[in-house]
Amino acid sequence: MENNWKGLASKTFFGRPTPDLARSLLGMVIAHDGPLGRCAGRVVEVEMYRGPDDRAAHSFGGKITPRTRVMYGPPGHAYVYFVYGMHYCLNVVTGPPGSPEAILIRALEPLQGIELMAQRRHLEITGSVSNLCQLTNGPAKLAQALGVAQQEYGLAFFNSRLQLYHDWDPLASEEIATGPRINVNYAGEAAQYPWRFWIKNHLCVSVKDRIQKTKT
DNA sequence: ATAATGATTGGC
DNA sequence: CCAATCATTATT
Repeated sequence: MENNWKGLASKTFFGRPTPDLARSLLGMVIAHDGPLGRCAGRVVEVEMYRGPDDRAAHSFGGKITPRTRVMYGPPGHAYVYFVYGMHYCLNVVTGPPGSPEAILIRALEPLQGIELMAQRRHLEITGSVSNLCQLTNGPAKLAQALGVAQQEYGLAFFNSRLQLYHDWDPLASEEIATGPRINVNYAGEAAQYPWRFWIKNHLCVSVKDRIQKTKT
């Protein structure tokens, strides 16, 4: 399989604290070698979910269930879950074993396997930037585009058909925006935590930064 | 065994 | 705005 990017992330890369890792993931590339070919995209938006104390996290309260089990294992593995009866979402497990934390990948910039992604998403390619972003500008959209589902549960990003690559140098903090997580309003106080991170002004972010309207 | 609910999306 | 659609989870 070809490798256009700077380097595969190492197992030890995933050992850093979750807030650091969440920011580090921005600008990196996720690739998946599925039966129909290879697809890849640049990470432009993530959210972190932090173990037993985070009301918004599936691991809140320290519950270990078949679904959340992988979050209690070592970092760098894929936590894939099914929601709303029809969608899959992809997370990177973080934190040491016993610390159930994860980072939800919320948006990618499509880079490789565009035709295959469009096929899986049932979209036409028109060539416009906004059309391209529609392939992967949402957590369930990117899972569908990459061909990631329950089969990918538990795969290691450093050692499997699902991979995370370094590409850009780490982003400067001025290039990263933060804000509250999306759709966690049931989580009380935790709903306010600024645990969503995205690349400022990037067109593929799922929920746009508020642009100040200039009056004419 | 049964019921509630959701880390979403797309269509009206 | 709201329906689609079902695995997971908690509860009986």
